[in-house]
Order: sequence, then structure tokens, then C-alpha cells
Amino acid sequence: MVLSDRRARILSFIVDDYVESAQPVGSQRLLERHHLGLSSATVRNEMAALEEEGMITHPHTSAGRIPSNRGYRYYVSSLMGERELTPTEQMTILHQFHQSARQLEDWVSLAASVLANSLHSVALATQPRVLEVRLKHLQLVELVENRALLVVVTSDASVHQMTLEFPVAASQEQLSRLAARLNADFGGKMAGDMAARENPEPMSSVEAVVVAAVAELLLREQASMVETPVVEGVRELLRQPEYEGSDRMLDTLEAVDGRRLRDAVPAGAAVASGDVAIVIGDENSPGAYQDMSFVLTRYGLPGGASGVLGVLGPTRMQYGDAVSHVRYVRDVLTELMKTYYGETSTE
Amino acid sequence: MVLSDRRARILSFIVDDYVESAQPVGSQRLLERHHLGLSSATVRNEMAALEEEGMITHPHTSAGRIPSNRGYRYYVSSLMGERELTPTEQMTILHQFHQSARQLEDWVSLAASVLANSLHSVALATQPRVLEVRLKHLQLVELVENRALLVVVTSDASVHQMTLEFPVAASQEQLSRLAARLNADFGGKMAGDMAARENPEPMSSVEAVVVAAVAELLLREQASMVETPVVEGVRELLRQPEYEGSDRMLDTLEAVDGRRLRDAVPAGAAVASGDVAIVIGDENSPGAYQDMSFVLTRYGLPGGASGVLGVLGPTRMQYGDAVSHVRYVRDVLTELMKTYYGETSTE
DNA sequence: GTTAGCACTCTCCTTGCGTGAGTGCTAAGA
DNA sequence: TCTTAGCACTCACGCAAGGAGAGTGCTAAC
Repeated sequence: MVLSDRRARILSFIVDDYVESAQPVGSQRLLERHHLGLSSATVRNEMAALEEEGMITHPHTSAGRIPSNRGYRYYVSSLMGERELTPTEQMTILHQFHQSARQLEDWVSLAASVLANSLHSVALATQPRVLEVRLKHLQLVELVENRALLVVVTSDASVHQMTLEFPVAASQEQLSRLAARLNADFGGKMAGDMAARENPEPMSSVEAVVVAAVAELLLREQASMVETPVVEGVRELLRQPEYEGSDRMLDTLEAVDGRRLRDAVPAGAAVASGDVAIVIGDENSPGAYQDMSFVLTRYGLPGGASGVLGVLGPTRMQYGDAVSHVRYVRDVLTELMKTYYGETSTE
Repeated sequence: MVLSDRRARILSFIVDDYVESAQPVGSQRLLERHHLGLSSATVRNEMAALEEEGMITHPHTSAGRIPSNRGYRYYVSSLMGERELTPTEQMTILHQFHQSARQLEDWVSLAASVLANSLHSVALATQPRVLEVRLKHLQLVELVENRALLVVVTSDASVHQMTLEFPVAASQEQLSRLAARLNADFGGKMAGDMAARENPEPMSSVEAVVVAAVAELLLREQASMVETPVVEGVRELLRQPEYEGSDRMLDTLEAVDGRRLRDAVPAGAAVASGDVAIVIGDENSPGAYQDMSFVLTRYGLPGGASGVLGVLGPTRMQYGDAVSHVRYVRDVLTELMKTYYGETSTE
């Protein structure tokens, strides 16, 4: 469907005004704010036509118009201007990254914070994951006599820990020797490879416990490809005028819970390609999020560790700004990962 | 101040009814629900007296009474019955612990979850910390040629990581040898001890970077004794009738943020002794939390690793239940820590 | 000291009405 | 044929008035 130039212009103004004011926009208001060379009656006629085409609706007879999901979709696809962030905005964001601690986990949640602050909406980010999780290094630390802490570093540079219980006591020295041997045997291996080892000599009971635990950790990491995302800025979102009544507030609070989002995001995480995906209102899978929109992208190393990053807001959202910000933060994050972990993901 | 038996009984009923219904309780209602052998007029007289003594107040002339902070305080100190959890309740809680993963971090946030669910209010818990943080083990994993991941296990059985950048390249083999040597030199040492080492031979540049980083991590851990608490059950809290207006909801959402709580909790963390502390309304330090109450306790090993665990709710709270639950969950958590980490905190 | 009775107060809910923003339609003008 | 002025109509919103209900405090009798 293609709209005439004039209609598109009017739709665009309606979206802009409504996004800004959260009030249905009438023909008069529209003329006051943008002088099209038209009378209000003509605008009304065009609005009626736009409504006919499903781009806008009425909350009730004597109210102004608001964009429908379809209207938003047309807007983001054909009308929306995308801008680059100003140097000042870029500096502000970069500054926050350079101030932060030098850990990947921190970067990811920082990216979410930055988005939430800049856009006044909820931002989410998953920790990066690679497709093949390999063992990079393991370490055993004695706790009490027959218990030890297992620390495992995986190929995606993330650290895992687990408490182990042995059938017999094991000293720190024994544990260190065992760890060294297992590192030599299993370094760079995946969970599957570990099980495949045909070992002529039987393992000690302690070794068996450790090997099983390492395999379990690798599998778990592999399985949790889509991790519960970090969520920031819930308060920013709830400050929006759509959430005045506490009923909707509670629902939204629920919807914004990381654990729920984990299941809802994949729809938009079909963002396999490099660009930013926008999912508007009822384009979301049925259930929750029918009146919210996602702006999502994938960050990370092509073919290597990657994760999802984006924004969740009411359908009445500044889509243009959201896209610019998400894109910029994604580039910053990807660049950081390249610098620090460039070779590790496929090693 | 001591109240006559009859007055105390009436106060107790007022608190019970108000906590349950969230409605100001009048003389009639009180008689309907608990048959004291009195007329409503007498009850009104007693209520007037209780108001005189500052135990209850009026929202407005023709409304029933609600307890004042002082009334709650009298109630929890002198009137409140404490009960043990029923075997069923205990089983439900234990079950959740035994199902969970075997990591200390998980236990602590699980404890908060359990409290939040059982009491329908916000629960908070800090990770356990010991007074003296010592190095238990360190590990170096190569990332790209001149960058490595430093993993440090401290005496409180928590794991830290940091990305290091060296002036020169270092292979995994070199790193492993260095790690082994540093473990031998510094195992069991505190940050202060490390600085004190008079080293005759100068350190290599790589070694210098690692030593500095380890010292920094130890210091940071030492400094963050009071960690940002885990917070669970915000939604449970916001479902309470006091948070109908969205204004208060947003404020509360803010108040319940972990970072704010970290600064507010210490007041109640004067719970050095083993029991449960209750801080009601304006007994909190001035600022936020004037209309909320904490029920807090300290869990963990006496003299060893310990943390704070508790509940935050509106002053209109089921104090008795809160105390029982907090106490029980504390005991479970402490017992778990004893079993798994018994000797490590002072080792 | 306790209680019945009564006048009084104040919130809350409902109802009714005026106001204003906005629409759709019709008929005249370009 | 498209645009515009004019007009009747609709509907949410805000405000005031009124009634119901719950509760209080006081007084006088038990």
C-alpha cells in the first residue's frame, strides 16, 4: 500500500505529534503546529481516508486520531527520518563505557543502562554467547575437606562456578594436580568431546565428579544460549503517561521481568542479519506485549559470541531515536568485544 | 508506658484488623468481629484514651482508627504472639532450597525469593561477607596475545574476574607458571600483606600487572562489605492496597531499588546480635522509608561470613508472620553455609 | 464504670449539567 | 473535481449537589 504524498505527510505529523504529546491529535491542533497550506476540513477528509486505510483510529467519536499499529508500521518503513547521533550524544555514551570496569558482563549491562537513560524506556541486553561452547580452563579450590569449588572458564570468556562434593577427602595439592591434568586433556574441548573420550585407565572417584561437573557446566552454558536478559530503566517506562492506572502498571511490571522477556524476545531475535529490527504491537507473538514495541539488534562478533540488545517501550515510541541509539550502542559494544576478545570465540 | 489489659486487647484487635483489611477500624466493626463483652460506646471511650496515649489515630473525624507507629511498636514489643512455622510451611521452604543449584549466590537470592513469596512483600538479602578478605587462589587465562583473564577466588568463596592488559605478549604456559608461583607466594594473604612483601628481585612487567590487579580486587571486595542487596518480590509489594495511586507506586519502586537499600539497611543491620530486628516507619533514618517497616536479621557463621536478610513492607505488615519466616529462613541459610563452607571463612 | 440514644461530621458514590474539542456532512466557491 | 466555510451533533471531562453510610463524641440514665 502506498499513500499519496499529502496523506503520508499528514500521517507522519499525526505520529510525531501523538508520540510527543500522548494525546489524540485533531485536525485543528495539527494545523496550528505544522502549517500545511490546507483547511481543517480538508485535513479531516484526509484523516477519514487514512482511517479507511487502517492507518489511524478513533478512541471515540469526538476525539482526535491516533496511529494504529499499521500506521506505525508504515511510518517506520517509509516515512521516518533516521539521524545519526550528534557528536555530543556520542561522546556522552562513549564516556560511560570508558569509565566502566573492564568486564564483559559490565559492558553488557552498561549498554542497557545507557539505552534506558538516553531513551527513557526499558532497555534489555543478553550476555553474549557463542554457538560452540568449549572448555578454556578449569580450577579447583578446596573448601572443606571433601568439598571444593570448581571454577570453569569457557570459550566465550565467561566464568562459572559450582560447589562439588567428593566421596573422599582431597587436598589442595591433589586438586591442583588433577586440574592441571584435566586442563591438558580437555582444554578446547566441547561437552560432546569429553564424553567421547575412551579412557583405558579408570578415573578416580574425585576425577569422575569433576569431569561430570565440567560437562554439565558446558552443557548448561550451551543450552542457555538465550540467557535471561539484563533489564534496565523500568522506572523510566512506567513514568510514561500510558501507565497512569495502576492496573496496567502492574501488568507492565510483570511483562518487563527478565524471565518473561527471555521467552518473548526470540521473535525479534530473528534479527540474524546485522540491522535493527522493529516489532510493533500486534506483530508480537500473541499474548503479552500486544501494546508494546521492540527495537532490537544483534551485537557481537560475526560468527562468534553475540547477544541481543534493544529497547522495549509503548507502541507510542520515538522509533527514529530508538533506532539511532540502539545502532550506535551496538557498534560501540561490538567494537569493544573485538578489541578485547577478538580471537577467543573461535579459538 | 504500660496499657491496661483491656486497652491492650483493643489495640491488639485494631492492629490485627487493620493489617488484614487495610481499612480504618471503627467501634462497631470491632465488636462484630471479636466479641469483647462490651458495648460500642465503651470501646469508643477506650479508643479515645488510646488516641490520647498516641497509639492510634484518625484519618478524619468520621472514620475509624488506625494504629500509629507508636501503636505498632507497642504491638510488636508487648502484644504480638510469635508462632513457629507449621511443618507444612517448613517443608515448603526446605523443598525450595533442596531443589536449587549448589552455589552460595543462588542460596542467598533464593532465600529472598522464598521470603517474598511467603510473605507477599519485598524481601532483601546481601551476599555474605567476611571481615578479612584473603586470597585463596588465582588463575590466568590467555585471551588475545597481550590480554588475559584474571580469575580470583577469595576466602569468602566468591569468584572475581578482571581483564588484564600486558605491555608484552604472554603465552598460556607462561601465565600458568606465573599463576602457580603467585599462588604459592600469596595464598592466604590479605591485600595489605601483599604490598608489604620486600621482593629482592624485581618483578617482570607481566607479574607487576597481575599483582596490582589482585591487590585491587582484594581491596575492592574488602571495601564492598555491604554489597547491594538482592531484592525480590517488588510486585508482591505493589499489589498491596496502599499503592493504588501511581505516584506512590513510582516512589516505592525507587525506594525498593537495591542501590538505595544498600545505604538504608545498615540502620537495621545494627542487628549485630542473633535476633530479628524490627524497624517501624519513622524509626527509620530520616528520608525515605518513613512509611515502611523493615524486619531484618543477620545470617551466616558467627565470626565468619555473614550477611543481612529480611523483609521490607508497608508499616501495615503482618509482623508476627514476618518474624517467624525471617527467622526460619535465616536458620536454614546459616545451616547450609555451615555445611558447605564451614571452615573456609577463617582459614 | 457502662451503656443507650442522638446529633453531627465527613467520605464516597451517583447524578446531572455545562463546556469544549472534535467530527461528519452539506452546500457553496475555485 | 477538489477545497473550504458553516453547522449540527457527539462524547469525554470537570464540577457541583445530594443522598447514603459509617463513625464519632457527648449526654443522661442505669
